[in-house]
Amino acid sequence: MRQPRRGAGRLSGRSSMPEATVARLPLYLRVLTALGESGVHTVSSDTLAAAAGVTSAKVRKDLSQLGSFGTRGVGYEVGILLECISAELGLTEDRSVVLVGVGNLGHALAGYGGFHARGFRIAALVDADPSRVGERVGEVVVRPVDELEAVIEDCQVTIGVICTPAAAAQHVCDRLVAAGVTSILNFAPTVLSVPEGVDVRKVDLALELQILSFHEARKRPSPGPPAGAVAGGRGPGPGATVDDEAGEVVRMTRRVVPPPSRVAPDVPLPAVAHGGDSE
Amino acid sequence: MRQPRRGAGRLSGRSSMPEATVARLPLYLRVLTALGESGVHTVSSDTLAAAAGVTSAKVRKDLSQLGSFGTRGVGYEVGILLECISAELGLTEDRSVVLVGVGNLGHALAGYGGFHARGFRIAALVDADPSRVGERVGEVVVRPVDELEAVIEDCQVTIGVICTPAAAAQHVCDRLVAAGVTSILNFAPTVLSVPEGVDVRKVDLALELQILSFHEARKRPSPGPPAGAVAGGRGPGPGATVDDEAGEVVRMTRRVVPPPSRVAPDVPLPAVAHGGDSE
DNA sequence: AGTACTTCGTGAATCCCTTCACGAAGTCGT
DNA sequence: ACGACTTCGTGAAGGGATTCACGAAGTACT
Repeated sequence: MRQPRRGAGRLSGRSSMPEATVARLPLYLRVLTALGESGVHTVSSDTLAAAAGVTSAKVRKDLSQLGSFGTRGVGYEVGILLECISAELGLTEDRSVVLVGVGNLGHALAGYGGFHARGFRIAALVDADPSRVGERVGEVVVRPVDELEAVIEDCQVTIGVICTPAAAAQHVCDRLVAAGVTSILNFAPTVLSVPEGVDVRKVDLALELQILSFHEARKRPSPGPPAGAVAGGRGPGPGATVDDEAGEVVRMTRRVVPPPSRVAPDVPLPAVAHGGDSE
Repeated sequence: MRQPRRGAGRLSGRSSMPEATVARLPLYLRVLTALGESGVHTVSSDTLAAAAGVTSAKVRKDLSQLGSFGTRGVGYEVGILLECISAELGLTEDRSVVLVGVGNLGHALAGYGGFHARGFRIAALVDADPSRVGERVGEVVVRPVDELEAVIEDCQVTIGVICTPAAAAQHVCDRLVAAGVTSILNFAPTVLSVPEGVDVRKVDLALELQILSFHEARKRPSPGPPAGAVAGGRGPGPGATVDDEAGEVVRMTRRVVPPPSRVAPDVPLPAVAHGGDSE
């Protein structure tokens, strides 16, 4: 970028911004905020990278996407970066959010200070369960789901957070979209269908744990029985049918393995190609 | 493919399994479980793809990684796939998990049935706050953090979930790792440093919302204040007032961050789904 | 001024993942 | 049995993102 230096040249990457970069900007924002509060005014890509857990090359490329400008030989000014990133992420204007489903997770989210601190205002909490309506969580009162559309209209809500059971998620999603919401954060363990133009991000807790499980399995190659068992010939265990329990249970030929008894300190672990050092 | 055919031999992709594929396996698992419960015995890659919100090509490539075997002209047998995927993810043996920090989010997670249903056993809930110790959440009782190491040892815990405030996360992480945990799911909004061989996945709620905010900003090009003052109004974070940096402060506090001696993680975000339901 | 050193910005190479396209292998209907 | 049809498996092409490497541009110090 050949910006003539500091004059706050167009700070929007406008046209294209790599999705991967977008995903890291909030991270930088958090780190920079902390640095700023510590009284730091300047930071190098190396330092920032270390604090954010990424490589310095990534940091530089990401920041260059912002049409950003550091000072060679010195680094970046924390204050300026904060402004640029905030602007790029659209955090300079408050955004109203509506949260549907105030169960355990919904409560946790509603009480999570991180949202408000970053310019997200919870316009309303909504729940279908009458017994939960009226309850006060934080500074907001739970409202009946009937008012969903009205709230979205009144507060100019464009982001919806779904914390309902999986079964209700799609229906809620449809209502949100119909009412004008164009971005959805889905915590329900189900895939949502939305019309084009609507963004959906999902957070699946069990899914994350399963990914970890995969890597665990790679580290400690099942000490138990040999593999021949599973998927032996074509004839799968006739009883392979899942015995359910509550909507979604996978438990099948579960075999509990005897205590691996390995607590050995060694185990160099083959540095799993996965995370290596920075991925 | 490297392997010639592999109808039933070792079903583990063994050597290499694309990280992207690993991230989708739990998704397929969920969909397949639902299908199985509906009495479906066979699915085509098209059907499975539609249900999982991905493309059929992806499904086929992913499943072929398992050394899997569908029947051409027919599809895959649900039961067999369930077995294969479960085995691949290491879900055929129970895994013990310890959850540290039983605040709002911790409560939500502890009560989340999805874990237990998939073979994850919460060996213990731990909290530093004495007032929370003894409380019963679900079937588990909150124990003092002092017992962390003992629990990990006794229950062969290899996965830890951190739901503490950001400030305590690194310390907890260190203790977990020292005690033998090799996989960590971090909900605290901070970057954890871990030694090589330990996997960390992070889930940052505010971060997800900020990514959505970015896309929102692209959809509705800031109707508010013109480009004049970049981020005048609300600052990015608390106390991050950047304006007061009256020009001197030449103190080059370059070395801001403490010894970044260890490796830092950077896991890919949880899956995303933009726009159309099926990409 | 000049030399040494730091750090940004960025093309180029590389790696990983996705998408495409098509042959192979099986089923179904007559 | 045989042809039409379906669907898997998989090279190969295409895109993105990460990493590498190095020139450019600034500071620090003598």
